[in-house]
Amino acid sequence: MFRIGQLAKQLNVSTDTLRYYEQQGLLTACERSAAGYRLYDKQAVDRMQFIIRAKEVGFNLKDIQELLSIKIDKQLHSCEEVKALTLQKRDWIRERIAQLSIFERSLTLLASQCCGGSEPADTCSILTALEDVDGAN
Amino acid sequence: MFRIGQLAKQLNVSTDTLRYYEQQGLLTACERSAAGYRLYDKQAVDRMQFIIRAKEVGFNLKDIQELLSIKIDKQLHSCEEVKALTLQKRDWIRERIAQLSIFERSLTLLASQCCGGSEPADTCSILTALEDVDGAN
DNA sequence: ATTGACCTTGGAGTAAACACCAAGGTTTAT
DNA sequence: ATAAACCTTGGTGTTTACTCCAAGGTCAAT
Repeated sequence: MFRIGQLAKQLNVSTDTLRYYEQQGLLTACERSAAGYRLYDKQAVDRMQFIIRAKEVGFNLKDIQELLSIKIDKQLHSCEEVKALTLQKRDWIRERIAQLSIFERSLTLLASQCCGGSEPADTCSILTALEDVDGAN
Repeated sequence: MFRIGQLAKQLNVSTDTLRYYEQQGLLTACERSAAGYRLYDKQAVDRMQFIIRAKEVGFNLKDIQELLSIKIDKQLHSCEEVKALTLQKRDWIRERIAQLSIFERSLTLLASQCCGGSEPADTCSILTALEDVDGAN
């Protein structure tokens, strides 16, 4: 069991962030000390790591809340619902990957055409091409 | 040449957004009418489409500003710099794709293990597995 | 027993990216 | 010529995800 400051340091987030997440229903301290201090266990670390990862790939807190709450409201959802939600999130991710891939290809193409030299970029092929990145995908 | 409202409708954004982007230096009307109305040309559409796409894949306005400004400040940058910036953005995108792929695989795996039936999700395999998505990647 | 590091709640402030007025000038259609 | 639809600037409000006080309680060490 550790206190909020220790958890924060371990996860490299602020204590304010942890309290904010509690307020948003994302991560509740499993216990309070006699003095009212929040006490966390190993599970909290896992959960926060999941939250941090989810955030990194573009989920917002509401999305994450939804993902996490699935396992709390078990009785309220059917397998069907849970599966649908999961697939929906997956499809959303796939779309984003597809869009990012387009950008990735465009940028790779641009970079490959550039000489990369130290001269002024007046006639840089990247800059020329950037004028219609839309056409380049 | 069209006015702000027409451009907005065409791009499915608000006129407020267009004025905001102008203020942020992302898209300036190429001309003003006698009455002071903003006038845009076809190039503005292209530029806005680029901005919208870039936003969709997760670039923020500052990123986009940077991408767009490259071609305006041509003299100030060397090909080297331009290429480095391009590659840096690309690598950032690649990282995001990699992270999203991990999530995509996790969710696909979860979905494939779920029966998808209409019964309460008490013992749903997704919910059980979600407890350590971290371990599942 | 008191200093310093830690914790509490509550509330205010911040940055991003707009959205939404208000008060007034402009165009277009009838 | 006058309503309806459009535009202008300037300003305030909103959401998200924190961040930063303030005022005070707690705990370990000296």
